[in-house]
Amino acid sequence: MNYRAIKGTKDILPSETPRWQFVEQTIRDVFHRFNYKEIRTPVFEQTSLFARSIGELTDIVGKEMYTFVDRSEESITLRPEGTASVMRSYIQNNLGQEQPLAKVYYIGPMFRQERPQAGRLRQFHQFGAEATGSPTPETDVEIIALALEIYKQLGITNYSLQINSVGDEECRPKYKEILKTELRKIADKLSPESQKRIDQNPMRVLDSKDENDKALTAAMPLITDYLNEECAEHFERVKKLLTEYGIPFTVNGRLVRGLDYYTKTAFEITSTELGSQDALAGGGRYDLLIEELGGKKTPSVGFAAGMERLMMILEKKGFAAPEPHPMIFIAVAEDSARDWVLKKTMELRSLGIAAETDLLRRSLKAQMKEADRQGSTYAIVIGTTELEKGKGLLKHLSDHSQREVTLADLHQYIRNDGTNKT
RNA sequence: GUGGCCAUAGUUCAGUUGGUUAGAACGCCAGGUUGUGGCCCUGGAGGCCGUGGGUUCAAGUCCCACUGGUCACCCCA
Repeated sequence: MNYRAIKGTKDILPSETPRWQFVEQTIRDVFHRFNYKEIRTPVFEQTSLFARSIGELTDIVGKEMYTFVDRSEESITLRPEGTASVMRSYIQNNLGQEQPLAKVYYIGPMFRQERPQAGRLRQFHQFGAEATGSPTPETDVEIIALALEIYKQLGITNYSLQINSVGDEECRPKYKEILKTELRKIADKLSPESQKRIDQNPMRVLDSKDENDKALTAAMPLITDYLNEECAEHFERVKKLLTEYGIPFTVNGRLVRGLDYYTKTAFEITSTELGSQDALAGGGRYDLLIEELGGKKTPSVGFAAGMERLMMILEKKGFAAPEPHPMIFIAVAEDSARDWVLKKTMELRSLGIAAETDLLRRSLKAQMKEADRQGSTYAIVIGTTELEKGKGLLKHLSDHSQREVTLADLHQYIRNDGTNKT
């Protein structure tokens, strides 16, 4: 039996982890700058948490969740997204009681059983933020700016921002009825998928990629034309602030997110650098979700972004992350010096110096080659001569220079000299 | 769930109209006067040619199925 990683899952190998770590660190730095604090929730929850928040009729809940019954007969689901868990935690831990506005972020694996393809895995990673407790449009814009700042910090510029307002519990139902009426008139001409959605989720029909559907619905009324005063004002303010911040965007009145909980602002960041799965991030406001989950009605905004898609772009750009390297490689010239070298290596490591030595009992030549391959800054060869004299030649591998050093003080010669970066 | 493409060393790929012991490059290992890396030279290890059937005197090569990968639909991050 040759074991393989489960379909749609991937190992992130040692050659790739430096890039992941660098990107994760950049993401955290930006979140911290915006004063968002990390929250870590379990990767699985009661199935109904997701069903209720994301929506029973969505594809995610309907056909993509990893759901199983555990040994105590409880239905468990591996989280397909982050917001539901965070909101559950917000309610459970009364985070709203500690401060009026809770700003949190998360980063971690999510699970959806879809057919894998470029930019889509079954276990993938998302980072995201939620600002809970604020109804203001300035909070929406902070969330959008936050997401964009991360891409900016990573040197990603080739993206576009689309925004929409999907209305609230007052104006959206009214609009939906109007839209349904219009759609029914041409129902028989629409694609089968769209026909199904007319009653369940008519707004999704307008977001269909089917060219024929697009043409047929081109003149349909848009939600943005039916917003009530509050939603319209909110939307105007969001657009005004984005403009003032110098953030380019386009309004897409057909943008509907695949999760049911959004109200008012919805947005999506896409990139042409990606394959057909071109969404880098998406999010919006969800003022009704917390109440829906049994908490006190609390307005909230957030976004989620895909790590793998971000990594795809960086890889394409030839982005190189700094990799850790040994500071010094201590080579063993003769077996008689081996124990001293091993002990010295450990000693240097305790002093905070990245030190490496030979564990394979290889030839000196092979050890030097290894030191070079590891990108070690220094190398020193230790044999009986060196141990007798208490001195050795410390070699700088990139400029070939050597200097005689006292072995007892080895750490002092390398501590503040050179660098362990590439 | 549906469809297209692909499947040969660790990796990227060659393998002629089916025809002897399946190749290259890179990587890996070992040497190049016995204590010093990168470049160069020499040598070496490493493939039931994804699996199972079939056609044929003969299959890596042709046919079928399966498995896996990949891309797209769908959906989304």
